[in-house]
Amino acid sequence: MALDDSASSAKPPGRVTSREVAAAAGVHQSTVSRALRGDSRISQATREQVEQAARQLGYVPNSSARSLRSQRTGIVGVMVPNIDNAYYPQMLSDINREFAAAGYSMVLIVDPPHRRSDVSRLGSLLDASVDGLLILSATLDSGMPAVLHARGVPIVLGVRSVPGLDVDIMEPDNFSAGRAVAQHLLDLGHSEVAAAMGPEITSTTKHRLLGIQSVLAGTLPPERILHGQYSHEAGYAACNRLLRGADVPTAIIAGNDVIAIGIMDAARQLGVAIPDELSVVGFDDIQMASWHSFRLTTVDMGTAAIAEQSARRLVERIQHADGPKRHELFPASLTVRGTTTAPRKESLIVE
Amino acid sequence: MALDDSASSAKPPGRVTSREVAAAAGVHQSTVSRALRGDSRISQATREQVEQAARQLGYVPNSSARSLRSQRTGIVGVMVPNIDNAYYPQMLSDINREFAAAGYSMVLIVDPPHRRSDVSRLGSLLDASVDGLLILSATLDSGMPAVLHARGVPIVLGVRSVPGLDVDIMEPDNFSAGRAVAQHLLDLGHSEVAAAMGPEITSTTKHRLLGIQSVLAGTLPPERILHGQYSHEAGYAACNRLLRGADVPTAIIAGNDVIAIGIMDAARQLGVAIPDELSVVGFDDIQMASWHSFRLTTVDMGTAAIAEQSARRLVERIQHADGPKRHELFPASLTVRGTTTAPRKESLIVE
DNA sequence: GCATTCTGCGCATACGAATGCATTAGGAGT
DNA sequence: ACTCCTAATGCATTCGTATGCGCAGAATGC
Repeated sequence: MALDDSASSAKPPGRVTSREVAAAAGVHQSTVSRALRGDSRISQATREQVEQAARQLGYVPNSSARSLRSQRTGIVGVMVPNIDNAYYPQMLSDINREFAAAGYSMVLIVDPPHRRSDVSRLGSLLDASVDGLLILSATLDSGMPAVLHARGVPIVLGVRSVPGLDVDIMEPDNFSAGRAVAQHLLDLGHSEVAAAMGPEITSTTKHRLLGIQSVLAGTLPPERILHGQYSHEAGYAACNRLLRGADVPTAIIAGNDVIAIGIMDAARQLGVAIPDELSVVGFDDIQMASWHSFRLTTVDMGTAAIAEQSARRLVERIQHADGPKRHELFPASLTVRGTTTAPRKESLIVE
Repeated sequence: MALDDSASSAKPPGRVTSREVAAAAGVHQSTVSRALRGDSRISQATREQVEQAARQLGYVPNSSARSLRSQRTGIVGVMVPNIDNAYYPQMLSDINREFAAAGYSMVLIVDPPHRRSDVSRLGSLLDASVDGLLILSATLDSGMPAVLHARGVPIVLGVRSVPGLDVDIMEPDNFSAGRAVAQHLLDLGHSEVAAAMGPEITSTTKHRLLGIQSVLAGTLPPERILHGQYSHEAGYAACNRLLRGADVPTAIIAGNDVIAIGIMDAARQLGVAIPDELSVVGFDDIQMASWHSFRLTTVDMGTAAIAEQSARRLVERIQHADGPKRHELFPASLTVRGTTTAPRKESLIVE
C-alpha cells in the first residue's frame, strides 16, 4: 500500500533514487546505500530512518547502476536447444527453483541448432549481462563454450558434454543407460532391434549408442540406426519408416522419451500393438512417460538431480571462479513399465 | 578467431572498455561509442578504424553501463504460473521467437500461485531491470499488475485478464469457446455432463464456465463442477472422483487440454472407453492434443496468435508508453477429434 | 577573400549506486 | 584535562557508456 500511494503521488516519470531517499532521511546518499545493504557500520537508529524514508518514497535500487558498480547482474543465462518438447521445460522448472532460491534471475536462451556458431550472437553473452551460463544445448562440435570460457564467463555444462574443456560438466551416465536398455531387450529375447536416436552431434546420442552397441553388437546393424531430432515428429516418422520397411523390428530403442512417444503414436495409428507386437524403450523418464496412456519403459537419467545440481554448481562457480572443475556422471536406472515384453513367437520362428 | 586471440592475450581479468578501443584507434571514447552505434556524424574512415580496433581487442560494450545511461535494458520479463505443463512452454517458444526478433532477451519469471501478492518479490520488477513485462499468469484478484502499471512499467496481459485495468490485454474468447464446447456435447445428446475446471480465480476458467453454463444451464449442476489446478494430476483426480461418484457423467468438460489428458489417463486406467463410455473435451488445442494417443476434441483458442501478438504489443508499448490500450479477444474454434461421441443408448434410457 | 554553414570529432558530464578514505563526535584511559 | 581510539557518517570517486555542447577545419556562398 505504501507502494501504491507513493506511486500515484510520485514525480512525473523519474524513478526515486537513493539521493532522494537521502534527502528525505536527512543523510548522505552513501549512508542510504549502506543502510539498505545492511552495512554494520550504520547505527540502528539511522538505518530505521533510512528504511522508513525508502519505504515511503517507494525506493527501489536501480539494477543497472548496481550492476555497473558491483560487476554482477544477478542474472544467469540458461541455454536450451528448444522449449516445446517436454524434457527441457521440466528441467527448467527445477533449474529455475534453484536459481530463484539463490537470488538469481534466469534469462532463457533458446539456441536452435541451425543458428549455432553464429558468433555475433555471442555478444549478448559476453557483455557482462549475465553472471554465468548454464548450457544444456552443447553439441560435440560447438566451439561456443570454449570461447565463453576463454573470455572468463562462468560456465556449467548440463546434460551434454563437450570434450577437452576445463569446465564443470554434469551429465548422465549415457553409456550405462544404453547398456541397460540393450540388455533389457536382449533378456526379453529380442533379436530384431532398431534405434531411432537423436542428432549424432550430441554427446547424449553418441554415448547412449555406444552403450547400446556394446551389448547388441550383432543384432543392431547400422542400417537400423536412425538419427533425427529429439522430437515427437522425428519418432513418428522413424517408426513409420521402420515398420514399413523390409526387416520389421520387434523392438525400437528411442533416443529419448519424446521420440519414444512419437513412435508409440505411429505404431498405434498403424494398428501395431505395444508391447505385444512392438517393444519400445526410451531414455530420460520424463513425467509423461509414467502417464497411463504411455506407461513407457525408460531409463531414469537422474535429470532432476542434474538440473538441481548443475544450477547450484553454477552459483558456486560464479562465486569462486577458480577451484577445480568437476565432471560428474549421474547414475542411470532402468524403469520397466508396460511397453516392453518378449517378442512374439512367430517373430522368433522367422529367424 | 579474433575473439579467441584477444581473449588469451587480454589483460588479466578486466574486460575491454570503449576507452581502450579509443586509445587503440587514436580517437576519443565518445567517437568509439558513436561509431559503433552507427551515428551518422562519424566519417566512414573513422568508423572503419574504430570497428577494426574493436574487433581486434574483442570489445563488447558493457550492458550495465549502457543500460544505466540509456535507461533501457533490452530485457523483458515473461511471467508464467508454471512451466512443466505443456501449455506454457509452447507459448513461450513463440513468444521467445518474437522477442528475439525484436532484439529483446527474455527473463522467465515463474510465478506459482501460492507465492502471489508477495510484494517483496516485486522489487526485481520495479528496479528497471526489465523494459516491460508480459504477464500470462494474472489472476482476477491479483493487484500486482495494477501496482506495476502505476509505477510505469509497460505491461501486457496475455491469455488472462484482470478487470478495471488500463493495460493491453490479449485474451481468447473464452465465453464463446465455452459455448461451443457445451453446444457440441448438447448436439451429441449428452445430458449428464460434468466439468473439471481450473482455478476459480482465473479469468479463463470463469469465462469458459459462463459460456458453458449459458448453454447447459439445466444439465450441469454446480455439484458436478470441480475446480482444481490446470494440471494432469488434477484431471486425473477429478476423473476418478467423477467416475466413482453416484451420478456418473457421460461427458466431462475439462478446463484445458492438460486436464483433459489427465482425465483420459484416469478413464483408461479404470477401463472406461473413450469416447464410447465417456466423452472428453478440452480447451487450448495444445500440440499433444492432436497426437494419435489422444486425438482430443478441443478448442483452438488462437494461442499461437496470442503469443505472437502479445509479445509484439509489448514491444510497441515499450516504445510508445502512451497511446490507447487495446483489449483484444481472439476467436476460438472447436476442433472435433476422437474423444467425443453420442452417449450410449443405455445412458439415455436411464433418463 | 571574407563570412558563413557544415562536417567531424573531442570534452565533459550524467546515469545511480557502491565504496575507500576523511572527518567528526563521543567515550575511554591515565 | 589531554590524548587516543572507535563508531558513525560524509565526501568524492568509480564503474563504462551515451550524449549535449563546443570547437576546429573544410566547404560553400557571394
